[in-house]
Amino acid sequence: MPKTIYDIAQAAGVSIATVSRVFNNKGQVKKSTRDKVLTLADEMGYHPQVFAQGLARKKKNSIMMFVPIMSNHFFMEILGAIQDKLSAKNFELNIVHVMANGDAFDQVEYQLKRQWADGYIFVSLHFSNSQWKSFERFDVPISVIDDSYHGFDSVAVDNVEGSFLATNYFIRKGYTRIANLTAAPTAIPVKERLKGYEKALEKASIPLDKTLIKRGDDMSRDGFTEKSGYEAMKKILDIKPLPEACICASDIKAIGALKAMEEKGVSIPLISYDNLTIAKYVGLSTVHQPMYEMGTRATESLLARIEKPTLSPSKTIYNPELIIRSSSELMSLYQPFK
Amino acid sequence: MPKTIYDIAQAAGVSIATVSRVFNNKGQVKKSTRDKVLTLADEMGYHPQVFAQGLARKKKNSIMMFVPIMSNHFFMEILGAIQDKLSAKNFELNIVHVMANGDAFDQVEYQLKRQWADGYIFVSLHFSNSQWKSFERFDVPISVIDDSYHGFDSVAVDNVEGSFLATNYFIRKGYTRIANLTAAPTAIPVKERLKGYEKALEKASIPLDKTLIKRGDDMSRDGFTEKSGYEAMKKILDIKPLPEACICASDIKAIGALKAMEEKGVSIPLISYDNLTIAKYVGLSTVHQPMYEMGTRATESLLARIEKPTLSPSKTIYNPELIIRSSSELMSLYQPFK
DNA sequence: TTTTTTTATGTAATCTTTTGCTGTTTTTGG
DNA sequence: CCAAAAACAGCAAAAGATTACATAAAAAAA
Repeated sequence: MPKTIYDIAQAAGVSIATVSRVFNNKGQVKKSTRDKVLTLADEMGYHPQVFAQGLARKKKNSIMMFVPIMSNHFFMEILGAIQDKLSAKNFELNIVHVMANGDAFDQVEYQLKRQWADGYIFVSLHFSNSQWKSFERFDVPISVIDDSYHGFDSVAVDNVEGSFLATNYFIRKGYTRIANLTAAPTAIPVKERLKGYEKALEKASIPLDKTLIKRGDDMSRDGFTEKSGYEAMKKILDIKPLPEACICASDIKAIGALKAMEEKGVSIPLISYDNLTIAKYVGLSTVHQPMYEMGTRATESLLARIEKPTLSPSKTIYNPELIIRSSSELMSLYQPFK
Repeated sequence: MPKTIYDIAQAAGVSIATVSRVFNNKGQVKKSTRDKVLTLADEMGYHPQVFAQGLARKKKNSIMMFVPIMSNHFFMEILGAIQDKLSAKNFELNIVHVMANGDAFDQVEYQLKRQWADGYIFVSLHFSNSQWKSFERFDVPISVIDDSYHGFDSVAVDNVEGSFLATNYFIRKGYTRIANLTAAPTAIPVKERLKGYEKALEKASIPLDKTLIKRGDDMSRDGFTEKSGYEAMKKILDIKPLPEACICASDIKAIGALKAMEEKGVSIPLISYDNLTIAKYVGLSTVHQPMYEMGTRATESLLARIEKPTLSPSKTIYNPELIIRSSSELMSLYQPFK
């Protein structure tokens, strides 16, 4: 039998308005009354119900986050950042796992309609321009991470640049035959990373050799799997003569790729992407994305917009950072912890 | 200007009761009326508001999860499991990060008072018996993971057994001087794992040598850090003669321990605990806990109790599994992917 | 002491839905 | 064709808060 504001009001011999004022620190309440209400509430275990408050105030103090994948480190970092910011501001976080089956658009739209939250964060969700546009009609604060749309606040990392950095690192070492172990060509980050690779080659006047670009057959998770990395690297190792170096679309794929190299007893310098925790332990040279910062920034702009909805949308682009460990160096395998 | 049930009712020329019935598939509504309402609602972008529904129905279709640490794999797996089960049943998930600063008890109690959810899942949160008991007064469905209390449904893994398995593995190899790299002695899982170690020694009639039990100085996160693993292993390597083998309280700590061994150029067989993703890549022998299953089970029993609050509390204990990779074998370091 | 101002509290409308009850239609069966 | 049953839809009372407005009491100013 949960207590309501009426129970407390009755017990304290005051009206519900007074009880409400006490809990909201609003208006004037005599100290003695206030104390009585608070004591009673504590004894009876009362606190205003969120759902009733949400309805009456038209404000829920809750934000909702959409993510397509929960089991990766990229998401974890962002989640941590969002949580940290949110709990400092006394907001609750609702996580919705957008399932691969079923239309992502529909799932998101459904939640927006229901008005669960005061604001929404989209993580790694990619929509067409017209789809993004249609979210505008809900007229609700939205921040997007890892994609962008001019109508909403967005935070992303420059994928072209990241891949450019990696490729360029090899070019400066004098390599010209640089393989590219890539993923699903339909995925936006994949396209961008491919572009960075091409750009670096072009800048160095190295002709693009499409036979050096390989992907695995496993296309689950847009090809971001260990298995597909393994498959792709096998194809790369069949190229004759062997490429001098290789850039790779993700750390996870790189793990598979390393395995393939080990099996063949060959090793070519490799740089991957993401800088997951594993990367450090395996000694993977990789492109780091400031995920925690991205999460923080996205949450900040969301909260700011909740306060002041007229702010004009901001677009933040972070620069990736190349982290050199052992995997990019010659004969470097099997030296973890460097 | 979000639409309400009144707008739709007016537009369709019916009462709000009818609109409500349409959306709830409850009571009788003529097909033509139903279609009209649905079409109009779709056009006008209407859907019942969760907060108003929650209030009217006294049911929120939402569960809340409390976690002390978000950035580890243990949590991730469980989160994934909970999400999968929940979205199948159309429940929303709310995650509350219980902060280390401030009293965990207070933070949880606060949320329970506010009645955010229909049910609550506690992950890796340890309370005294009287504290657990005091949660009972909210009379709300609760499932606890990684701890247990007789009043609530609980799912845990047998920590004593896990540590016993690991220790026993070494004993059967003929080792008698087995070191124990442990963590904060106040933490419950740590105590239990210590007990399993002692139990295995006792069973084999090996006298307990307390000088073989070491912990690091870094006690953040209850000592479950790479740093504290590194520190503790340094102490172990100072023991003369060197222990023959070592069991370790977590994979994370083991990573630090491996580093310490590498620095000294020594290697003793090691088994750790958790089976995080990294374990596989680094070749760590470790004790696996079926986290996904635990998450699933906890969610199932929670949902069952929401349906039928009178069910008597269940306590599920999973058995851990020893996974042997290379780190437990002699001269085994630096052979990843095995 | 009277008037004015400030403080303290209550009344009642509001937020958006759900749902029990009631009354009217429509359908069914004899 | 009529009575009984079933289908359909509306009214109004919840659900548990917040808050604008009004008013009574207390404090300050005159």
